[in-house]
Amino acid sequence: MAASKYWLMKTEPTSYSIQHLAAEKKQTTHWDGVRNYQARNYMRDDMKIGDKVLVYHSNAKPPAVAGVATIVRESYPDHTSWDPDNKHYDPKSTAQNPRWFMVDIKLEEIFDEPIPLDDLREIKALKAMELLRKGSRLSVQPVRKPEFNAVVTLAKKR
DNA sequence: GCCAACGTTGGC
DNA sequence: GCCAACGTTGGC
Repeated sequence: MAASKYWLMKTEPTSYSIQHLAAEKKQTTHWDGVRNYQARNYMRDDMKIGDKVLVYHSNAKPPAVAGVATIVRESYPDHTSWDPDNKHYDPKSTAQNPRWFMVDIKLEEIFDEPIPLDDLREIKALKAMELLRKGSRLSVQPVRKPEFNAVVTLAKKR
């Protein structure tokens, strides 16, 4: 995948929402817990400081894009992966040989109203968006620039 | 709670 | 390397 400047990252708001991010010191957090190789590779290999991220609330009512964040630290090992007490513990990952990586993101804006998945489906410019593909489960995915712009524009209209 | 659509694991 | 069984994601 060529260098993308735009991404979408999913989170379940019951465990970590964009409001949690807003409440963080410096409105920054490390995006730990990703345990999918493709998603990891995007974070580890392609995310650069300054890239923009759509923050998506999955398993929400309704599922929706909640706002925008930006990458403030490029990939480094996800230390939760070698913590046996962590929910996302992976015995095959160690500090010496980490298998999972994460980035730091900083809140840029919370949309006045989240943009529901159903609304996104009606936008022509988003027809090919990964998020809208049937069976799409990837929790970290690249977004094309026109797609990113279409989502942000839609948020402004409300 | 259901279940389709994945991704991962492990026996062979 | 195949593929069945299992686990997970996430919309509905």
